[in-house]
Amino acid sequence: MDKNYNEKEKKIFDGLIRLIKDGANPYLIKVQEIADAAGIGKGTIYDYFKTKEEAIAGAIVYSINKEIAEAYRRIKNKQGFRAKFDELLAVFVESIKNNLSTINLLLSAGGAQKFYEYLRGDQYDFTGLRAHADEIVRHLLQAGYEEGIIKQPGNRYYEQMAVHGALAGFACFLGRQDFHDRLSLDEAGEMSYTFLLKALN
Amino acid sequence: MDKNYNEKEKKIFDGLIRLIKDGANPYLIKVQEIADAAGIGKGTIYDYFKTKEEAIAGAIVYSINKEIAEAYRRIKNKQGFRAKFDELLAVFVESIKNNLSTINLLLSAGGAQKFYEYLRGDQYDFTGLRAHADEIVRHLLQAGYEEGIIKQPGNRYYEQMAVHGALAGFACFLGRQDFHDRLSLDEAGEMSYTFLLKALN
Amino acid sequence: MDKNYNEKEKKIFDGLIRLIKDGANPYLIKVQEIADAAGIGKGTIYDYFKTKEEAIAGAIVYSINKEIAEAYRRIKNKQGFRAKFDELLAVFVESIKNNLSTINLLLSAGGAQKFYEYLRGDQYDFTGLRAHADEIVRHLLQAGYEEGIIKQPGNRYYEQMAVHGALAGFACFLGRQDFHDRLSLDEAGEMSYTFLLKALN
Amino acid sequence: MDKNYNEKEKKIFDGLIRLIKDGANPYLIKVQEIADAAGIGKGTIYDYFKTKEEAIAGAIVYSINKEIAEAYRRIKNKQGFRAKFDELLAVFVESIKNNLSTINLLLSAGGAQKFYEYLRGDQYDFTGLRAHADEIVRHLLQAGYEEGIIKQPGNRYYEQMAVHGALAGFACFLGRQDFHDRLSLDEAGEMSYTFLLKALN
DNA sequence: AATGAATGAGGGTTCATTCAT
DNA sequence: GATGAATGAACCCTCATTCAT
Repeated sequence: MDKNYNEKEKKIFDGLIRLIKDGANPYLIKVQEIADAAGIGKGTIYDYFKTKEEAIAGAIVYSINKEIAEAYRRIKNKQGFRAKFDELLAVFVESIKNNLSTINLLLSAGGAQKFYEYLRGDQYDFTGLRAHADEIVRHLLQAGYEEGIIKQPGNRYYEQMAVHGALAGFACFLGRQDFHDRLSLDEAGEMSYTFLLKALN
Repeated sequence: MDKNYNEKEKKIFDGLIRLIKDGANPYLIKVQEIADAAGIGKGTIYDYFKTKEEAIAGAIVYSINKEIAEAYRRIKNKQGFRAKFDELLAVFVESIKNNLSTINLLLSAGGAQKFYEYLRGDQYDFTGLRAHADEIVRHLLQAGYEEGIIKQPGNRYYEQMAVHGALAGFACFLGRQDFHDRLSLDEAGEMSYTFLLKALN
Repeated sequence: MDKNYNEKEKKIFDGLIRLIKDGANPYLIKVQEIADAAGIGKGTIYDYFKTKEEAIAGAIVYSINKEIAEAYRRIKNKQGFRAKFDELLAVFVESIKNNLSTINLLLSAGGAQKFYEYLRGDQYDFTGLRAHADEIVRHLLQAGYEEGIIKQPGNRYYEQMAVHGALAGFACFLGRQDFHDRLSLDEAGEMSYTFLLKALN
Repeated sequence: MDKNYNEKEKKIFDGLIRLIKDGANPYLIKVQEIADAAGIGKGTIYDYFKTKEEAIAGAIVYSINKEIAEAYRRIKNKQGFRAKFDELLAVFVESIKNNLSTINLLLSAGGAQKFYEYLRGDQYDFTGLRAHADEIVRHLLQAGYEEGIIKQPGNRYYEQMAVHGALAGFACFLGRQDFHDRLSLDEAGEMSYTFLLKALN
């Protein structure tokens, strides 16, 4: 996956991702800023991408791919349903601090396109990406089945929605300063877990 | 609320909202397009707003206010917990087709700012707006209590998060074409409802 | 002379002259500023002048006319060559503080046009104005002849130039901050007078 | 001095000076005209100057520096007080045809700022320039002393003013069409010389 | 291959002028 | 007559893209 990208392209992507995670708006980024962030000349960008938009879109796809893979790796490394779910929440907490986050994708497939409309072009296919995100969810549920914590597989769509719902409830907490004053991160995570269990039993 | 805006400002707002709902990206809208959409001259915009960004930000706030109020009105008009929840889902379905949707706010308070970063300025206060959105949720839950469909009020934050989760699960369905092939809108709504009941009982 | 201008035109002129004397650059004055300074509506200006430039040019001519007349009056009121010359210097000192000054005209006929190029149009005739300025000079010289302070009339051009030269020398002093540190206003006036006498004897 | 300016800046300056000398009003010059006059692209100007005004102000300073230096060189090259003074008058005659002339500076230190108000900024220091202009005057007087044509150095300020006055008298002639009809250029120069000698003896 | 100087199309904003009231 | 809301032509400046080096 990474292998498709050469040295310079990665430099450009890494620079761009840093800019975006630091709060830069992809619609307002200048080519000069991309060049500076990548530590290369402005013209060089056009040796690897036809337009500025293509570079930005590429960087976003590259980043999401990396993040999804990393999230999957982290969750697989944890043992047990609860530990895996907690890790998923931890991924959330971390990525909410970045402006370019996997959450977009996990919550809704249209997230990335909403984030940067130039991703709507034909050259970008998110079905594979979405499949990976779904795989994480299934991996989590599988652990639940095996531990007998949740009921045997029923309606796949319902289960998918339940996980999304539990995560969204948690995300709602993260986004609201007024909730933080009354609720700790752990309490919010606990609620989210309760929520998921109830939904799946 | 509307009364704060005069004739021309409303023309500009209405034109802008139409543009955005038709798919225009707020970052890419041209002043000439705003003028054309409002049916006024380009210079007139600057008689009412200091910059293009201010006009766009104003239009978004104006629209969200209107939509929240309208959503509340619709839900209040329905009788019964289930009918009210179904109406909330209906609001979702309709607003997902627009690019400027109340969902942003209902799901996450930061939605509007994410949508258009110029809303981060000090002149924009979303706490009142968020309070309205919370009111809708509380109104819905109240109906549930009264009908005995859901347990007596427990943790307010948990309930809030549960409603968000149920809606997000439904939104997940709406955003995924592959789900549509296997699931009808009504089935997805049914799942979302099941989900909410389980979470609140 | 004043009689050619009606009530509103005078308001506009007076406002404009105030603006310019306060340091406004005639090329950068906005119509709105003219209207505000005159205490009238923006559109009203166009009932009396075809363009902004015409109003400004008119105001400058109006002002110079008034100033020349006033200068002449003041100098005539003084008795004796020296007193009249001192009064001329005093007019200078006062008008140097204004940005729209008779000096321009006294020193060089092209001064006004240099100051505001729109005065070059055919509708502006400065020969009458220049005649007035020349009259002041001749009035001054006449007093000198009568008092026997300067020689009987010789070459009219030479005398004219001599007065201009004496005034310019004084103006040079006024314009240089470094001279002010070493020379008082009275000393500079004295030099200018010495200069004139030598040139005319 | 010239060395501070690079290739492109000089192109821009030279184009601007040509425009102004051809009668263009610095307040009315368009960026496109500057670009065309310099034979470069419009955007290039902004690689070397932050604003249009900065470019114009820079060109004026650059030009005055060059003209003062050139005038000094010409006058030094002439031998004898009278020849030097005649050369100074010749410089005048030539520069009066240009709209951007050293006269402004020789006559009054505030000339340049009056000509273009953006020269009032802190980044422009005319004291050096004025010193150069003063040097020309002192060089001229020195020749007069040595030849015994004028008295030994007396009051420095008076002498300075006398030269300015003599030049101003001549300038008065140059600016008045009605004088030209009765007086030749040579006669006017002769008067100016007489004038200076009388003032300095 | 890499650069960054140069370009000019494009767009935000200003402001002189008009005209309905 | 007087106004000022409305207009859009005009213009400064930005910045994506090119291309000579």
